[in-house]
Amino acid sequence: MELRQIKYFVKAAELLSFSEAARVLNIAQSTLSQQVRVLEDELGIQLFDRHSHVISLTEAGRELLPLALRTLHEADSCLARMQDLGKLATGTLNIGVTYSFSPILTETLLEFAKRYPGVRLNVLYKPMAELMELLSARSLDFVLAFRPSERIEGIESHVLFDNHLGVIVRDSHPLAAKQSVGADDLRRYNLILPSKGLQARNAFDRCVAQAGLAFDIHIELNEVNILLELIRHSNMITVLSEATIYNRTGIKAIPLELPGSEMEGCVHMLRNCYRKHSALEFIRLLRDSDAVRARARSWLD
Amino acid sequence: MELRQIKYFVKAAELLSFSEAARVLNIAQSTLSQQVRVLEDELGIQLFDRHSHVISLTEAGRELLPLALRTLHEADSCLARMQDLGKLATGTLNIGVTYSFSPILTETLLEFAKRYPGVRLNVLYKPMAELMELLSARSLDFVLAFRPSERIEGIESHVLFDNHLGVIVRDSHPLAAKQSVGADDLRRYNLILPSKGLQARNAFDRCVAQAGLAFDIHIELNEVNILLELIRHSNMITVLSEATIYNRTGIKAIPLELPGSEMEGCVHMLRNCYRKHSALEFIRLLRDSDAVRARARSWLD
DNA sequence: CCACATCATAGGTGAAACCGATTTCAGAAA
DNA sequence: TTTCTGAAATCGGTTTCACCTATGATGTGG
Repeated sequence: MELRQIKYFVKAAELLSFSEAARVLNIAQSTLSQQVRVLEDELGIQLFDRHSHVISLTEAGRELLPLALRTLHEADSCLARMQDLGKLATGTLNIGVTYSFSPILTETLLEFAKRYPGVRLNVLYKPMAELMELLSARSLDFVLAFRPSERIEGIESHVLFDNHLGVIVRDSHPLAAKQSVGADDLRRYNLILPSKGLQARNAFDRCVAQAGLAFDIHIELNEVNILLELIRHSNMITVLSEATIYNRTGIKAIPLELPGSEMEGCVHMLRNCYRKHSALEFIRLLRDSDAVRARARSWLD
Repeated sequence: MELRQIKYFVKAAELLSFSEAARVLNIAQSTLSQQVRVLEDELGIQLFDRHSHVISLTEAGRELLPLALRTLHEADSCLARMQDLGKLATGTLNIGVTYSFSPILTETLLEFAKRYPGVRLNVLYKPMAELMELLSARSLDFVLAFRPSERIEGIESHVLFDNHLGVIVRDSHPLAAKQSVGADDLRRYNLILPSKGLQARNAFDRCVAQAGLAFDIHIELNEVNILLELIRHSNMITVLSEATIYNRTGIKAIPLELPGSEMEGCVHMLRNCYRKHSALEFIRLLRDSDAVRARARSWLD
């Protein structure tokens, strides 16, 4: 029993004519006749009464018609759902984001939600390492994070934009007017840093170690928003990627004069793995967003 | 999209292995691989992530699986229902009966209902002419009635048993002891007859006319049960087919001495038309019933 | 009675479902 | 690193069968 045969049967049953049904279905009348016969043989029961001129449904045929229709509708809904998925009319998109990437994301998040209201968005804020675990376990479609210091097996990363570490201060801060900040400037103010393991902290530690320096850290905080609130209302300073304070008011980022402070904003995806249309479309939107466009490298097409 | 492909997909999705699924389905692994690919192409969306070693469902695949299962179940229910129909586990049987045939039927009716509780019985008591109309319109599966005087186009009749007209009287009636009744005896008692058009009346009128006789009819009644009640409680007499009073108490039928009083109890069916299994089975039971067996002619196998 | 429409049948053709063998690939073992 | 292994993809060849055209059978309307 195949859907094709069911389709043929239904059309013939509706029109009560093999010839007419064959015309509508764009097949030869003989083919329809045959296929109905095959179906009847398989079901072990006659579906049509044949009189040389007229056909009519047997009891079995009358019983089958609504059931056959239901079957076709079920099959149709399979097709429709799959096509919708392709057109982003439905589905779920699981996105992992590091805290520092968050402000870059929000703009695109809103835009995507507006354009594709059928797609459910599931955004997870976590430290990079955890996100990579989840990505490997296929719980996430992609991760937005800066490139980690060491490659992770099975994951491919595409650079969205270049960024660098910056010293974050409030607008009224003495350092706010400077073009760049050196290591000595940092020592003059209370330095409050993101917790160890967070990406900006990793990068900062790395380039400090590289330069053979050492800093005495008074406060560590694993929540960037709160950290920035502290910065905004005090003369304390911190070091984050410049992108992290995108769109924030009352604070500014000043380039840090240390080698190795470059960071690459990346999309991380599982290698050799099917990419959802919605995922690719989201990344396309992200790449075209104001936050990213200025320094985007094009790898996506 | 065909049910076969959906079956393949479902099995592969359940086992998460093309090789294993192919084994279970008794097809080659390459075939499964191909057919899944064909399905994906048609749906325009990938269903599996392929890594050389492992496959896993894409989002689309996960979405499709339950829908695909529903489709297969619908198809299954088509098959099951059709097979049940063949085995008389379900369906409807529409039977037309004339009033005079009714007592012959009841026994079989109960037996059939007991044996095939899944089959709905729809029994219609009507005059023969109306029943034949309904049969031609395919509203009835078969009609139980005596053979009509003239053949009806498109309907074939099979004799179940032979019968004859009888004079019906109550047990205590003066005629009750006689072996047969002639025309003169009829004149001596109040004759109450079924209405014109009913089969026994037709037969009676025919053989009376044939014999060149004439009767003065005092009462006509179109309801046999009420007619028989009158007979049972009075000295009135009537003429019906002998079979009509089968299983009735308090009255008896005495053969009528008139030529042409033979009647043939028949099953009437539409020619060149699919016969329901349930219909054939019902007729088989009827033929084997006590009421019919004694004088059955075998035409059914 | 004949033209016509309908369904069934027969024979031939091409697409595609299928198979076995081979290749490719990633991960495990050495 | 190389080798081995198991699973999926790919490749030709075969067979099946869905399909078509042509024809036959049959009942219908003019």
